[in-house]
Amino acid sequence: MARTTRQRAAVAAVFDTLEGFHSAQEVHARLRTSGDGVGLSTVYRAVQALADDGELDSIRTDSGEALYRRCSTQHHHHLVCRTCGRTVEVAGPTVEAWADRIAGEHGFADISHTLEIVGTCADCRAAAAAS
Amino acid sequence: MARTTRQRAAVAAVFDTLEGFHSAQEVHARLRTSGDGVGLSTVYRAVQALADDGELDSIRTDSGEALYRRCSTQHHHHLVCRTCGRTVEVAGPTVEAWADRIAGEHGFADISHTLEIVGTCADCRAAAAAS
DNA sequence: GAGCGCATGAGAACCATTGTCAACTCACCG
DNA sequence: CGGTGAGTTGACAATGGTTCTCATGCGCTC
Repeated sequence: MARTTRQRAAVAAVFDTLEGFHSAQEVHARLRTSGDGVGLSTVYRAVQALADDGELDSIRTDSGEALYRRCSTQHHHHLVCRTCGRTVEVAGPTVEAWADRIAGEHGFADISHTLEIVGTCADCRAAAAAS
Repeated sequence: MARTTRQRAAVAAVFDTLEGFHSAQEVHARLRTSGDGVGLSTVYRAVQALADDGELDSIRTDSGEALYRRCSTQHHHHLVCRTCGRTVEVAGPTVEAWADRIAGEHGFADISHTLEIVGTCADCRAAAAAS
């Protein structure tokens, strides 16, 4: 199993050249545009296979879309403004350590986690106050 | 806007009697069973309106389903086994404090956050090792 | 009580994702 | 190097949660 085919390599290559999170749909569109035709089903399968192998991390958007990113990129979390959508990336060594500890206490291993903080940024609070 | 109708009250009532996270579909089924017929569209609208008003928190399942819960219930996070799906609820005062601090540093207020820890539980590791 | 609008709900539309299945292709064997 | 078979592919259909549409209904205000 896990044969190395042109399509699978193409999908993996996309994540090598791209930073951050990307959807399966986006990968598919990107491959189509770049001339490497890869079927949509295949992109989904490849992406899931990569995620199973631990080469990709996955999260879900608020709209229910699945996003993937190369695992090795340094870990960070998102601080999102609920009004204007502005996003700040924050590192959280405290949280990493806490998650590992909690997971260990419950007998869990091979931990990964996702954390999103949602709030209202200073600008939007000012704008709201002015109205 | 935000009129007080029977349907909206019914949806809100469901979350008063239920602990934890529940999907819109589940709320709809529950209302249907209990005799209060409320349209699916209306459940979605009510749930979103409640979320907008800050009365409900929402997260997404791995399968893309949206889950909601009453905000006031004590805050906790989920530790999920990626193999068998077993879920442990964990409290995280450390994380709460950290999130508040980080958000404050970036000028964000009215913070809420979601945190999911995914790993492999002891049982599933043992099962995997046996195979 | 009358009238204005927002709210409702049945069904259709939407869209990301998953399933299907015949054709294909890679890896290995001889 | 050609054959062989099992894993892969991809066009298309199906699924399922969510959103949209629009005619009808009901809460509110006057």
